[in-house]
Amino acid sequence: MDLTLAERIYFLVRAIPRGRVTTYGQLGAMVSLTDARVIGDVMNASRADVPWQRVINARGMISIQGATGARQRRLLEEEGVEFDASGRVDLARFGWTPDAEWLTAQGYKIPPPLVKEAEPRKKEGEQLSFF
DNA sequence: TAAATGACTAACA
DNA sequence: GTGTTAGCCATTT
Repeated sequence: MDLTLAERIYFLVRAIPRGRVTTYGQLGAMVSLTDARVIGDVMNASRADVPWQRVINARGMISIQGATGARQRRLLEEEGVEFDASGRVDLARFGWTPDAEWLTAQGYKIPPPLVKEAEPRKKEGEQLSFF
């Protein structure tokens, strides 16, 4: 087939705006993959015309070890993405998900929320404060 | 064909 | 907060 899995993933990655990031799991969900690791494989083989640096893991951290990981962080910082003291990106601020309508029109699936909503407190008496 | 490998993730301990 | 386990699947040996 001409439209390989990698091609479809590259298409999505190229759609990520400058200064924004998404996760392996997000991309995986969009192409109906249950294993985000495959996305990593594809990124590893990606070319220079793919903004692979905008793909990070679900914790907002860079998964790559060594020099390549350092390069990824530098590239992102040049785009305006901020890292905290522990080297994490706030996905609530920089995380990006394509427009749902656009996704379906392109034949992709709509992924679950990028940022997990606050888990309900286990204790009944505990209540979330609004401020 | 079978086994190993990974730029992952969620669930536990 | 950190470390370990199991599941996952395309690709490569």
